[in-house]
Amino acid sequence: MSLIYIVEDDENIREIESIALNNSGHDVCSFGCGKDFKKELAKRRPDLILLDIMLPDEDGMEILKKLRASADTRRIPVILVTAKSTELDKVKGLDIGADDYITKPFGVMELISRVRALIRRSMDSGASKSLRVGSIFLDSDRHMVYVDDEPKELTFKEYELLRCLMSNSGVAMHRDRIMELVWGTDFEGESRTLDMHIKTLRQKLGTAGSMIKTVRNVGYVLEE
Amino acid sequence: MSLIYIVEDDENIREIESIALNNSGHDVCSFGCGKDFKKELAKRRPDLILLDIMLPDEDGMEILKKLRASADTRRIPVILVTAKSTELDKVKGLDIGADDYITKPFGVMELISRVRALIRRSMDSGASKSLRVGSIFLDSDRHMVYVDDEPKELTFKEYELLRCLMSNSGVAMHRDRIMELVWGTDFEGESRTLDMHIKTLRQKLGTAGSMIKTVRNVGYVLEE
DNA sequence: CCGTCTACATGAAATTTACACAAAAATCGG
DNA sequence: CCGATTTTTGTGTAAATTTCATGTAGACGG
Repeated sequence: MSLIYIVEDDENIREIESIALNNSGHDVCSFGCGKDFKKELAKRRPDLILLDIMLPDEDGMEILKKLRASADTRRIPVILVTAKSTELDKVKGLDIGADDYITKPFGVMELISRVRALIRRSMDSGASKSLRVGSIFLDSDRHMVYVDDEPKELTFKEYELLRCLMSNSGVAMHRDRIMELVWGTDFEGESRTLDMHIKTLRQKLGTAGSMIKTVRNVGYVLEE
Repeated sequence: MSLIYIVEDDENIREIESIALNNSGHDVCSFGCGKDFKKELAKRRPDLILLDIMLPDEDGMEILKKLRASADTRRIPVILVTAKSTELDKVKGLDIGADDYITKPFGVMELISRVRALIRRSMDSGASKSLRVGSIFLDSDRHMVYVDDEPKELTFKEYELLRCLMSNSGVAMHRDRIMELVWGTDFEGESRTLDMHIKTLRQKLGTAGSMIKTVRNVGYVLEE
């Protein structure tokens, strides 16, 4: 089913949360500090994060802020867990981008239902990892791309590049931004690599290739 | 925070919605009919629209269709509100381009959370710093300019120049200042470059081109 | 076969050049 | 002082020219 990461320093609470969520049909992975959590996050991204604010090594708010700052973790639903129940903290947490908020002590049923509600919400708000723009259809599960139901063989980078363009369809993406998203943050100097892949993409997509437009001095857009 | 427009003919529901959203930290502006709404929309564009389907003067679906047809309102998130709860209507609403759908009677908490989710989603999908001056609309995301919803093909410098003028509309910008902002600090001697681009801009903008006025011995202004 | 690089071609965009034009400012005859 | 005329100065426009981002082909390493 869905994977949930718990970040909570109190061992007892951690256990209660783990068991409760496990029983309601989720995979759970719990961490006692921010460091372990981050290490695991780099390997595998969960469907939801239950985040305690008070942690031994790092403030929960800080972790949340970082999660929201990075493109690949921005969309993961986060429930903040805290002992503080003042309205101020609630506002602050939601401002940073928590999706929900629960205060200790909390009932197990409340926890479960909030988790379930949030997962459901995030599922139908954009769980379809498949993308469609015009006649181009990208199936994340099968790692396949179709143009008018005709499968197209794309290499890894081509696929990643296309996905980058499709998930930002209509938006003029800056070259640097594309490089950052598809190749990784570190990239220096000039290179025709991106153009290269754009070219092959256009070719392989056939008629739909013309949907990739170059915006001079900026980068590329995908639009119908 | 964010501005929400409500279009709803039932006074009681309107009030409930207004208060609920106001309490959750939004600016709210509500309208009893489509006409008033449109008038206000021309002046100021909201961050989200809560749109009832059944209205005295115009069908909500029609309004939505028009919103999606116009470049500068296309990206405003819309939640459809309706008493009809049949699956058919739901599909129809989402087909036209509603971002979410809520059926009466609804819980206040549900409303608030849907609004919040949608606003956040639209926020991080692109903080569109779009500009509008008179009939000219500049969409930063798409790197596109529209005059009365008609797209205009501008080159990079033309675009930058127009943006410079638009973001200082009504202010007479000194030639040197424009050069500095659009071309960069280093620029020496006389040159017809700026005039050049002003000319092509005026041409390409068509009727709206006359909004760019020259201020002798100073520079240029953009004003309605 | 895939991804990246080098090197070069190409063409759109930016700039320069050259000149026409318009609006002030200066000049001048009355 | 006044109005007309010339001069000066700043801006508009077209065409020529240069620049530079992108397109493309082929080579090289994994």
